[in-house]
Amino acid sequence: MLRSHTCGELRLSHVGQRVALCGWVDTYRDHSGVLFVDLRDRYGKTQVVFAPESGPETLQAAKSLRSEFVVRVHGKVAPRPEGTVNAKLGTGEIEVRAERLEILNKSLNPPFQPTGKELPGEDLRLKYRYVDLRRPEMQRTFILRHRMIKLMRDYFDALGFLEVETPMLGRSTPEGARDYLVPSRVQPGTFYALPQSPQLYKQILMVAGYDRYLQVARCFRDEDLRADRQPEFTQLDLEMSFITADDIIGIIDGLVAGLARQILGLEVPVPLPRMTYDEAMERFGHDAPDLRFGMELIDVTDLAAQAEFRVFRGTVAEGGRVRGVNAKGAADRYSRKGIDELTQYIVEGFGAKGLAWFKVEADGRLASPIAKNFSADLLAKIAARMDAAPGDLLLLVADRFEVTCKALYALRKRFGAELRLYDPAVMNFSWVVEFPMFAYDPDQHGWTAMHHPFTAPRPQDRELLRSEPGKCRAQAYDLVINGSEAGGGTIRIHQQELQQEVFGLLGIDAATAQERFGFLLDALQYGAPPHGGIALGIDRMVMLFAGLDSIRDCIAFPKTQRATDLMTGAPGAVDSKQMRELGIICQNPRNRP
RNA sequence: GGGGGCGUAGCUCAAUUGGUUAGAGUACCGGACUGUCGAUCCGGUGGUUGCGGGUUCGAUUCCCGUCGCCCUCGCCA
Repeated sequence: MLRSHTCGELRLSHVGQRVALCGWVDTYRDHSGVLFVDLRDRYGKTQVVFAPESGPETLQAAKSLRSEFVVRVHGKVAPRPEGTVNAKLGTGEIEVRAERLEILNKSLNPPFQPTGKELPGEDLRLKYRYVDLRRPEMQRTFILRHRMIKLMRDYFDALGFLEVETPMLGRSTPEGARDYLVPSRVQPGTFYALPQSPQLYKQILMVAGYDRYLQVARCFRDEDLRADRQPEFTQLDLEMSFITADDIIGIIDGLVAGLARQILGLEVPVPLPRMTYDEAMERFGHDAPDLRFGMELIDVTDLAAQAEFRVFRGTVAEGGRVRGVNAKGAADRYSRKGIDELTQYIVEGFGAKGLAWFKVEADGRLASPIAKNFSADLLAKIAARMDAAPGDLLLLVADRFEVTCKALYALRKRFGAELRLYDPAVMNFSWVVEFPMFAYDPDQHGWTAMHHPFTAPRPQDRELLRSEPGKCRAQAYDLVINGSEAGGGTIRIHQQELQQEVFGLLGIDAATAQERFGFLLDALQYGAPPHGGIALGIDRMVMLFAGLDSIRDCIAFPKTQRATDLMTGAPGAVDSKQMRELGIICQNPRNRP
């Protein structure tokens, strides 16, 4: 070892010891006769003093030090002189009097200071990721990430789970997200696909009798990126046999409570609250509601039907809904122009036809350009239904149910942030359960799986599969943290006949099913136990637990929104030789042989 | 694929209605300084205003195109 201690370790109790420290030059303060260097590693900072007693050679060498040089210092731990203690540093009561200095490596002047007060643009941070990752905030995040994953592994290990690795090179299944493809050299013209999740493998492991499976699994989906979405991400993937949905939920409750206690010091009461999908859509307009604040959606369809207002009546007559939110005390926060902006936001972003609004005046009456279309009695009823108080801003959307959900969910989310309706330090955990089995796809005139095609319906909904698939509910459950989907799982179909039936509903004929999922259908006929599981998005959970706004800040080497790596330049062109070996001809001129 | 924001010194930003030599802080370089810790003081280097085109007597500013980064809709079984 080149060092005897780390830069965050030394205390008054070490005074008098000869030590060797290694680290990066954080800052240096040259007073000509005496020179201070703050030496940094991921454990902390220690002040090293170069003085005449260090010897002329060492002092001279110290003057050549610059930002981010990597050095090794031998010296003696000394208490700091009175009045020079630095309370901001863990090591602030001592300093190391340098006796020898070795420059292990020089550094170019870094493009930005890892401990500077100004955070540079994200593209620069990504290009020089090794400098960015030196920042204490980043190091704290990755220590947190490590601890969370360790706690997860320990928790499931104690419950008897086995960690089993599944292949990265699998076969493409056109359902779901777009696959990342890997050409096969040995089988020219064929492709592997990187896993979107280990879904089928873990079900096979259940058939194989590994009744408690776990994996920290890398997953790949070739879809557009977002602040909380990366093309490759990590799931805590697990599966169990001989269990019910309640068992899975209960085990994850225990995990979440443990993480909250040990990572955040929060006591989270379990069982976590559960809400059905239908309730979530009614009350919040979304299947991952943010329960850190109220402002629930309020239905006024019955009242709207009585108004003279043609937009409302027409919508109701066509089977639509009129719903809204009450932005408490926000009447003054949003001018006419501000409301126009909100209107544009939901019209252009979510296909709403418009936004009706009322400001609640001091006498409790509703003021609005459209108020003349409502009787006083009706306005009073709307005010009462929406719990209106002077100074409130009532916003209403009249449209198809789905559109009111999207638009009002977006408005509620905006108000939550803009009006600071929640404490950023608060963490809220809940479950959304009983998702529909299927969603209707008007483009393809057929049903698509809401979760995935291996999801089991609720036993009591078995008959609905034939009669009314749209009303059939799944044994599915999503973990929601602060309005973010943190994970989801289902009880799987373990009987071949039922699986065939569901494939049939999804428009996957027997031959196609056999071609793509034959191995699973086969396996289901060789003693498949009842089973189910869940996958938690580790990156997202770390992001939420660390209070970060971007998933990129908790992934060591993330991709940009255009799915490139600014440090390595990936993806890049390849040799024509490589292409020939793979039997691939590229249409893009960047890669013509 | 659509909508929006941003792009000026190594970095973070400013620059009046389109008008003089594009500024500041910081970093960097040189000098001074024996107790600093975001050291201080003095001096200095540093610019294809992302790129290309257009309008104009004159463009960082206006217009068009393009590239990059970010947010978002679609997409994400």
